[in-house]
Amino acid sequence: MAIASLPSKTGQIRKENEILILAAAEQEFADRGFDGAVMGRIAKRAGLARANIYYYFNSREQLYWRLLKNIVAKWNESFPDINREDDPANILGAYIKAKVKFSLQNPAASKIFAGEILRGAPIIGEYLEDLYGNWLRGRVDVIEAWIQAGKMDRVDPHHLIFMIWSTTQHYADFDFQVKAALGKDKYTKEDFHKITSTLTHIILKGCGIKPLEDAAL
Amino acid sequence: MAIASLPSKTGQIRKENEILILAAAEQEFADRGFDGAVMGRIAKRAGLARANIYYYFNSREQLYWRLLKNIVAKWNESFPDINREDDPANILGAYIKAKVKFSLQNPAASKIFAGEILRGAPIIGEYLEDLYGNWLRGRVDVIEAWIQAGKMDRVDPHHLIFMIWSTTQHYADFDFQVKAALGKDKYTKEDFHKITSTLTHIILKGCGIKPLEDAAL
DNA sequence: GTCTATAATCAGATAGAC
DNA sequence: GTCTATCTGATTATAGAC
Repeated sequence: MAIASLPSKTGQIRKENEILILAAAEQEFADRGFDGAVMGRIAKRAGLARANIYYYFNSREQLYWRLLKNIVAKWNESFPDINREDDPANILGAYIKAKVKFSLQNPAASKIFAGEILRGAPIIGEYLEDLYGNWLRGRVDVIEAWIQAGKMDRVDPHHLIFMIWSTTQHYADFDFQVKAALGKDKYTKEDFHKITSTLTHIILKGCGIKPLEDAAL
Repeated sequence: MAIASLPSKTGQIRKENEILILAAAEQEFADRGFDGAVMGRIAKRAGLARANIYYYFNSREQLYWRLLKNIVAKWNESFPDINREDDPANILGAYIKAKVKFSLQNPAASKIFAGEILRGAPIIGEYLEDLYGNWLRGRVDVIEAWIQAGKMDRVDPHHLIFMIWSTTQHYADFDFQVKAALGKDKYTKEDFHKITSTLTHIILKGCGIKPLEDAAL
């Protein structure tokens, strides 16, 4: 093998193997949950020896924790900030679309997060409360301002947000059930559009928000 | 101890202990998932010796399976049949209300089911496909008939049903997150009404269904 | 029906040679 | 950086006395 093809920078192997391991772990934790996931399968999926995983991560829990933080970070960067001058149809439509897209493109991430919350967030609990407290308060305030300004019906902002979360994440977390019901084994581009348009129609109209022209979608 | 106070009928002890064990197991499986649940804690919660659990159930998996079947049965009996002559507002409103009620009253059951689906339904898979196939087809047909009759907007029936499932079950499955966001440690009667009325408002209006008078709710 | 061993297995984590 | 061998602890399930 030519020297030129070898990783040249220090820590290159480390970086590459961490990525392999994280990808393998993401699948394993999504498929089995924290308690069902075993290091042996993670190693196998990553193509490394089991003991070697411990050269990169101190423990199974540390590996899980790293994944959870990555997921939350990825989530945050996917969903931009909003403010009260923005148009509700615009903002909520874009948010629904981004969430559906995230679910269909990152089902494993969504499942890991769902499993963690389902068990009462034993690992990520505090971290989340700090992080989401502000985020949520900001959005609730904007929605309340929209209501005050007569831009939409008087619906409880928290429950509206929960509705968007639950309906969009459902397509990742419960994809087994959804796919069984639809009689398909994976989502298509058409499914994405159908899901997005149905959710957007019902939620926006249900909140008394006038939709934008089709061009804006 | 007086003889009269002892269980008189054969199998009485068995019946009582099975109930104790199932209740304990329901909590344990809801809190920890199938892989995280351990027989030791189930026994402790039930107030029995660990080995004694095996006198009543052959294995952890059998116990889990019994619970899942109970949950599905309970679910079915909670939600009555519908047909195309019925009024959409009436039927969907009642269904949403019943689902929210079920979630708030039986969070453990909902969580066990959610955990099973999240993992790809490894245990209950086939059983479900048989059971839900017909159920779902029936509802989809009715909703399509309502659309044909001009009683509601042309929204995809499958996605409408998923929306009702996801939004209502969210309050059980992700109660940790919801309660943290709302700043409370349990749901009140007021929460129940707020949730039900918000979901009903958005979903019915979003589908272009005229609500009934308040008296009917 | 209950409960104290105990067998058998499995998986996390580490030691230490290469 | 990699990998074999090993230690340790936990847990399922059973045997068999009471």
